[in-house]
Amino acid sequence: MRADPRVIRSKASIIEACAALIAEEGFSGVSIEAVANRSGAAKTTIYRHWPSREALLAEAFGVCADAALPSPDTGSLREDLRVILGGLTLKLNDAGWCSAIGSLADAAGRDAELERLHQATLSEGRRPLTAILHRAVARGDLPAGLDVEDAVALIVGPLFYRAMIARQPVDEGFVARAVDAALAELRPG
Amino acid sequence: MRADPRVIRSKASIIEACAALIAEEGFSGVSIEAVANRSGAAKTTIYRHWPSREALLAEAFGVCADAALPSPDTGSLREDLRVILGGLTLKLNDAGWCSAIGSLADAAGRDAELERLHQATLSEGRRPLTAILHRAVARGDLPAGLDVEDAVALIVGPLFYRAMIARQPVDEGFVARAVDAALAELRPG
DNA sequence: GCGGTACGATACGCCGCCGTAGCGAAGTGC
DNA sequence: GCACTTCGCTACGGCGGCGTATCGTACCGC
Repeated sequence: MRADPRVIRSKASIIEACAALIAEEGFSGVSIEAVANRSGAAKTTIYRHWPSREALLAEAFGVCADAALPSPDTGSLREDLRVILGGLTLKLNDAGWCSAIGSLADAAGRDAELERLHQATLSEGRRPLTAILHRAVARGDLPAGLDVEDAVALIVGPLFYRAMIARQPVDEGFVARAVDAALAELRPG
Repeated sequence: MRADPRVIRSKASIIEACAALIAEEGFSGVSIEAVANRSGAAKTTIYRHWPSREALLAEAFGVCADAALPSPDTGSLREDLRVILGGLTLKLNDAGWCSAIGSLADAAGRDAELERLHQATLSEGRRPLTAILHRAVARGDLPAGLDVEDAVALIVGPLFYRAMIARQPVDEGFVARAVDAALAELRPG
């Protein structure tokens, strides 16, 4: 029944349990004891694999706060935006994802190491959107002088605000409005 | 030297200390012990005035997370937006304010009582903006069918995202861009 | 100066979590 | 079947926070 030892069989269950706890209790609400109970692993085993609570949390964070978004390249800025914001909406409507990202954003203000992790996660998540904006500029769909970083904030800000600050569900109508708004505000005239 | 007893002289210092701790450590990082140490009051005294940690935090929260924004009525939508978002920017660039709001937003996902407090704070803060939007609609500056709640998210979302999610300072240029974007996206055509 | 009140100080038992140590069980390769 | 590794279990001392109980004290109005 037991899996093959000599191979580390506890790590996966520990990370899985830790990720679930981050999603439920938030980044700063996770204790090693709770991870041990939930995973079935002994506390000793956790300390064998990770030097500290922070190291474990950082590794588990990637599981429940996966920042990967679709990377469309349809040739149409509107369509690209629709796809990418649709992907973001799926994550924003996932309470666990919001809890993980939100609690890390909060904790990042008080810990330089967490701030690095948080920024890395965010910039990873921004990449597909900056890519389609750069392509749109290259195509002439958007003005040449566009500040892409500002544009990203203008585009995704409303969605993040709705889900993580106002804490309301993000429905399709709002996403459509956000796409329209993005196009209206980024295009000249 | 001491102030007049028979009058409660400890409450103010306790609330002040608690508010400072919320700003520094976040909503869920405040212990009664820490409040006692910081305020100079005895733990006993705190429990005499508040039945629970939550009650104290809720009361102190208002001090460091004051949601009041300017309520301009200049007759010009652009100018009203400029004033109100300028006021919001001041708060968003205050690390203590962001810590208080952000940590409560995070904690609200796991506690119904905190969710109520958070929503109350937010709707209080939204009021001046919804007011100017309604006035703009009445003037004909904005289309009659405007969904004001959605519009609020579209307008303030980018600023909240910048400050509390991306955790970058909100400069004047970005605010100006947000005002332009809001006008471009809300106006027909 | 006598009750009454607001308060500080100390101490209590309880709990959850920390990080570590020591042990035995189970399965591996050789 | 022996050496080795992974792992679970139990127990440890220490810490910080919880909420309460018991004092002593300073200051008020009367």
